Amino acid sequence: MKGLLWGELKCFYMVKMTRKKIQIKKIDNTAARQVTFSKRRRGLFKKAYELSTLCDAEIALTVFSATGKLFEYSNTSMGQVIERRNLHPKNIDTLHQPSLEQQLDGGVHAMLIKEIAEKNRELRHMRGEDLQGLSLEELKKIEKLIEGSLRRVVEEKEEKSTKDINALKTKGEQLAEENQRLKQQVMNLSAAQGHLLEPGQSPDSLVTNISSMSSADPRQDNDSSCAFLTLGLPFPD
Amino acid sequence: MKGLLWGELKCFYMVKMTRKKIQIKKIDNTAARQVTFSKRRRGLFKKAYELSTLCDAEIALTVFSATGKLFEYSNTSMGQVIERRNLHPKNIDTLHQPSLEQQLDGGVHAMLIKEIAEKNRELRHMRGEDLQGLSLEELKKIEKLIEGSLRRVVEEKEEKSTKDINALKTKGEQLAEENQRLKQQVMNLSAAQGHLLEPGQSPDSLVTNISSMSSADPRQDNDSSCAFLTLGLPFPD
DNA sequence: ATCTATTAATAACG
DNA sequence: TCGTTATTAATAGAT
Repeated sequence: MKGLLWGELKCFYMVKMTRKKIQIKKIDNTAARQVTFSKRRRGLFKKAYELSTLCDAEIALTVFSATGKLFEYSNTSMGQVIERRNLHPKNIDTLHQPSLEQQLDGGVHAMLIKEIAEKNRELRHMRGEDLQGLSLEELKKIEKLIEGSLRRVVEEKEEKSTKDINALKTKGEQLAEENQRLKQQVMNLSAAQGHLLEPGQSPDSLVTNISSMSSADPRQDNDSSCAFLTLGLPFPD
Repeated sequence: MKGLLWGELKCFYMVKMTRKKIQIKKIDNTAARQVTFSKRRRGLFKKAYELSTLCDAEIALTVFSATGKLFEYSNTSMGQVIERRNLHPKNIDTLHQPSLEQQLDGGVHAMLIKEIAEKNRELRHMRGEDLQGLSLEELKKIEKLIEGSLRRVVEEKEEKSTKDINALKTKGEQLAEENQRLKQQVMNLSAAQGHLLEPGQSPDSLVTNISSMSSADPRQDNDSSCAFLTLGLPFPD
């Protein structure tokens, strides 16, 4: 008898019919499938993180969405886990042998070349080229894609523009301040040494080169934007 | 009002205090850690399976226990997923280590891979992705490019749309004309043979099947099938 | 995105 | 490892 606390007694009443159990089968509805993918992917990554933390395991998890987007998680390093996996007795023959075969066949080359061709085709479409053979539906799809691109680029541009302007303003203010200070110094020194400024020469020209040293540019973080980095891991309780 | 069914009302009563929430921290007790590892590993693999099945995703999951035991899951093939992962933009420039492959035919490989990386970069920009590091000028340039793309695609779309519609109209007119001619033929034949139409029966019902036999249209391209479907007309044989 | 009823996972124990 | 069950966590369906 460890102790007691308040638990629950279940009774029945009428409620709206909503959520229910699902079959583990490919989801037909595309939108629903994408929503589920997002939700479950997060769940899976969280579980992976928890397992690695709780049990001190080394985990590598790679997920390609149906649309080809890559998401990955590893508590250590992807490359490290893959390396370790390749060295494992279980895989040392299975994985390396196909790799050798592929080299001899030129299989890898073929794959790379195919990939390049594919990228080129996609790129031409995104540039609005080679559209002749496409159906109306395909054209509409591409239009939507490009509209999305344009929206994102414009958004980013506006943001960057604001940031640049603000940075320049800040810098300008700093320079103005410093100029004031330096002018004061020059005046003080001139006065102390009994020197007079030449007619037509302002103190500004004396400090112009010095002031440009005080650049305080906040270096931007060059985020590699790996999917798993943006998931908000680790998960605090 | 979607529907109603019996749900649960939660009330309270006294129960033994047992199970509780845990912190995500390395489990100290070795035995407990191993038990948890087993259970959660199963759970994780199940989740991975469900995600891959429900959402048509390609997944590779590699787990090393603290004791060095290897467990893995992939809905396709481990090697395939790793290969695909290495070709991905996020990893192609960073992780591809000079392994056996590159030593044998390094030059060509490296070139192809570099080319793919370049294409990917361009493609991402055209999709409005990975814009973080770009300058304002670069962003403006990309915006102009995409605007051009969009203009061309919309142009092509409008053109195609007009063409499709005209083709359908023409088709429809031809069919209507032919129907008229055939109706006339039927009436003539009926009159010549002394037959009378039943009351309430229009000539159309008599010619519906016949009309499809005499379609003498040599230009049976892909567009024409479209026309029949859309107009709800019978297919020519 | 946010909300919740329901289902699923699992911690603690035997 | 397997079974049980109270509890917590994940998530399907809806908004």
